[in-house]
Amino acid sequence: MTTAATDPGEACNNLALRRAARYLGATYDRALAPAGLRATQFSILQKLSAYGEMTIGSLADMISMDRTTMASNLKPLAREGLVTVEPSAADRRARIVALAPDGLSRMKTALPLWREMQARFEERFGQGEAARLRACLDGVLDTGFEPWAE
Amino acid sequence: MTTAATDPGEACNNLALRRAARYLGATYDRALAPAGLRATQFSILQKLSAYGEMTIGSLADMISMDRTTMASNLKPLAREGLVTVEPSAADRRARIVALAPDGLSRMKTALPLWREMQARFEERFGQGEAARLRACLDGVLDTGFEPWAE
DNA sequence: CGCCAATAGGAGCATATGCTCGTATCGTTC
DNA sequence: GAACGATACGAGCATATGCTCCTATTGGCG
Repeated sequence: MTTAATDPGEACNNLALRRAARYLGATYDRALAPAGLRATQFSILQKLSAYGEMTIGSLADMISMDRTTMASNLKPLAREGLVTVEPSAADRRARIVALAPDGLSRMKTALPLWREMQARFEERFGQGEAARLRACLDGVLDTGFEPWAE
Repeated sequence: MTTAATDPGEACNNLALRRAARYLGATYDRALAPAGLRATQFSILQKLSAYGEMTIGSLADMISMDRTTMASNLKPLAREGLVTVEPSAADRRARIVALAPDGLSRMKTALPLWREMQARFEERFGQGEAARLRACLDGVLDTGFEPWAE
């Protein structure tokens, strides 16, 4: 036998989360691949579509991503003409991210793929279970550790 | 008001998972920083400590990580002398990863930090809730999508 | 024995993630 | 209006993640 029964690392909350995130991330990536989008890219376009243009920082906060990470994630999208990143007229420090026409149509192409992936996941995992899991995960963000502070 | 109430993206299982993983990952990283380890690096050393030496692929499977990702994650650890990566005598295709003495002591340094982080998380999130969350996340891995297959 | 599918991995690429440090700007305060 | 702290970023760095294509090796099969 292995020493699995005595492995305390099995109880690591972070490892459990990362494993599941890698797994589901790859699954969603694959589901969205026909539209030429990664799951994260879809999230970005979807948020821009739902909330309209905003600064890089606001967009980053919206999906709990670091500002600098969002900035580099926007580069491939801007290169493909799916989003525009323009200096703000009102505040010249800020750069405003907006969904370009191609980005909107790309998002609309990906939307049914996303919906089908959601449905497939919830079919296997349980619709109520999935909703509870999402609520639970949102609760993790409210534990108040604020790892980004100082 | 925003259009938040009509944002279907709020129900994205993958986004919920990634957000929480980024958040908790940063929190665990910070907790382990005094030991000079990232959370993922700690997981690797911990698994090697619990299960002994193994191939790169086996180690990758153990934490649901891609083989090539594990290979590159091992490089900084090998550079610091925390692990050794040596060709297998039995199978010259395989490379065996083993915990070096420095790696064991580093892991033992990080262990109380990890335990304290676990305790702090479970204090705020709820011990039973955390256990249920981990079980739920393990369940995600059993949905059978196998995103790595062709 | 020779061939071949399967296995284990490396190289190179692209994106993802987030840090530190530095820059530009803004708003307030004296 | 000059100084200063806060805000919004960018650049450069390092690690994380995983893909495709490639090589080396193994084990089985005719």
